Amino acid sequence: MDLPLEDTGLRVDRSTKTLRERTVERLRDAILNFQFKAGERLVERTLCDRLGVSRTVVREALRHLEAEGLVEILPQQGPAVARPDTSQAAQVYEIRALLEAEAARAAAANADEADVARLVDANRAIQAAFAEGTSRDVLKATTEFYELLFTIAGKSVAWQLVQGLNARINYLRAMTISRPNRSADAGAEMVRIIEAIARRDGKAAAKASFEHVETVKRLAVSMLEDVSLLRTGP
Amino acid sequence: MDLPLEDTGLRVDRSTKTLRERTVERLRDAILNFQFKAGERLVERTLCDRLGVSRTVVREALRHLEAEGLVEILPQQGPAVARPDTSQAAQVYEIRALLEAEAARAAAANADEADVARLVDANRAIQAAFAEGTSRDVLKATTEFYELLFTIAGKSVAWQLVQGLNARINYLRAMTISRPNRSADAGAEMVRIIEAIARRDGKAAAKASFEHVETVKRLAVSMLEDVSLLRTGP
DNA sequence: TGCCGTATTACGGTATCCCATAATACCGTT
DNA sequence: AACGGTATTATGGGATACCGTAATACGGCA
Repeated sequence: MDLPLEDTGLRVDRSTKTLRERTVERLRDAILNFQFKAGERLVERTLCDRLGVSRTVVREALRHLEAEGLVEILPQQGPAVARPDTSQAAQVYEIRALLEAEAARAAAANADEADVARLVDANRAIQAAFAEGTSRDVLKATTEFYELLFTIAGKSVAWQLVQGLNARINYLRAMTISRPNRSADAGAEMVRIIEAIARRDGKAAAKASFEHVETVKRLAVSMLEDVSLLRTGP
Repeated sequence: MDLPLEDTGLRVDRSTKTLRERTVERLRDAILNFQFKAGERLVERTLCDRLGVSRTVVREALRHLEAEGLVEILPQQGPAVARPDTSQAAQVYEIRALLEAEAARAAAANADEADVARLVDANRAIQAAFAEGTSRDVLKATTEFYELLFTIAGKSVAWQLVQGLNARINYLRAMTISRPNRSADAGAEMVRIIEAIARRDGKAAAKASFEHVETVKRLAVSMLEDVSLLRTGP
C-alpha cells in the first residue's frame, strides 16, 4: 500500500483549471454579486472581450450556468441572467428548512469540541459582517457557517443542493439581510442552533434550524408581496 | 389588464427546440438507459458522427450534462459517463426520503378524488411494468407516479431536485428494481402511501413515503456492500 | 522479454465563416 | 405628422479548420 515516494510535497501540480472552468466561476461570481441586473442579456461577443476568451469558451460556460439555473436562454434571443422566480422562492426556503434541519441534527450527533468552537467562530464572523460589512460580506460569512455545519454533519450532497438553491434566491437573501434588526434576530437564532449542537441535542438543533429558515422564509415572502403591491400601484 | 386578443389558442408556436437542446436530451436518455457503460469515455468526434451534429453542439451538450452530474470531465482526458459515487448514494436516498415525505404530506392536503384516482392508476402502471416489462419500464412508470405526486403536492422545485438526484443513482434504482420480491413489497408500500393520501392523513402519508425510501435505501446499500465484497474477493 | 521512441488520438482552445432572425433605424408616401 | 414598408445591424445557432499538448498505442530494437 505504501509508496516509496510520499505523495506529499512532491506531486506535480495538475490542478491547473481549464479556461472554461475559470470562466464559469468568474461569471457565476459576477451574477451572484449582482454585477449584472436580473434579466440582463449576456451578449456572447461582449463577454468574450470583457473576459478575454474565445466565444467557444464563453458559450460552453453559459451552457453550464444555464444548467445551474443562473442563466436562462430566451428563445429567439439568447442568454440572459435568470430572473428570480418568485413563485418558487417559498418552495426553495421550505426545502432548505428540511435539509438544514437534518444537517443540524446530524451535526449534533457528530460534532466534537473543536467543531463546536469552529461553529462559534463562524457565527462571530457573521455578526462581524453584519456590524461592519456589506450584505455581500454577510452572505459570504453565512455561507461559510453553513458549509461548516454540513461538513460536520457529513452531508456533502445536501450541501451541494443547498448551494444550488441559494443561488436561485440570492437576491432575496441579500434583501432579507439588509432588513433592519435582522442582525440581532438572526444572531439569536444561530446561537440557539449552536447551543443545541453543543448539548448534542439533535432534535433541538433540527428544530432551531428549521425555525430559522421558516423565519427567513416569512420575511422573504412578505417582502415579495410588498414589491408586487408596489408594482400594481398603491 | 385584459387584452382584446385572448392568449389562448392563437399563439405562434415558438417551441422549435434548438439542435443543442435535442442533443442534450438524446444523450441524457442514452446515459440513463445504460447505452453507455459507467466511466466510458465520450469521444466528441465519435458522438458527432453518431448524432449527426457538429462538435460545437456536442461540446455544449456535454457541458450541460456535466453540470447535471451525468458526465464528468476527466483531467487530461476529456468527457466520460459519470461513475456512480457509492459513498454518496446513501445521502441521496436520505434526501429523497425527506423530500418525498413532504410531498406526500402536501399531496394528502391537496388531493381531490380525481387526483387519488390518478395515483391509483399510476401505481397500477408500475405493477404492470413489474409484471411484464423491463426494469426500464418500471423506472419509467415509477417516475411518472412520483411526478404526479409532486405535481399534486405543488412541489415543482423539489421534483426537479429529486429528478436530478435520481439521475445520479439511476443504476442503483435499476438494480433494486430487479431484485426478487421487490414487486410485491414495493406495491404494498405504494398502496400505503396512496391510502393515507386518500384518507387526507398527511402524517401517515409522509411516514409511509419516508419508510418506503428508507427501505429502498437499505436495499441499495446492502447491494453496494455485496458488490464491494465481490471486488475485494470472497 | 523489456524498453524506448514515434505515431496516433483526442481534447482544450482559437479563429472564422455562414445563416436566420429580431430589433432598430430609415425613408418615402400620403 | 403619422404610417407602412424596407434596409441595416446585432446577435445567436451552428459548422469548420486549425493548433498545441497530453495520453496512449504501437512497433522496432536491444
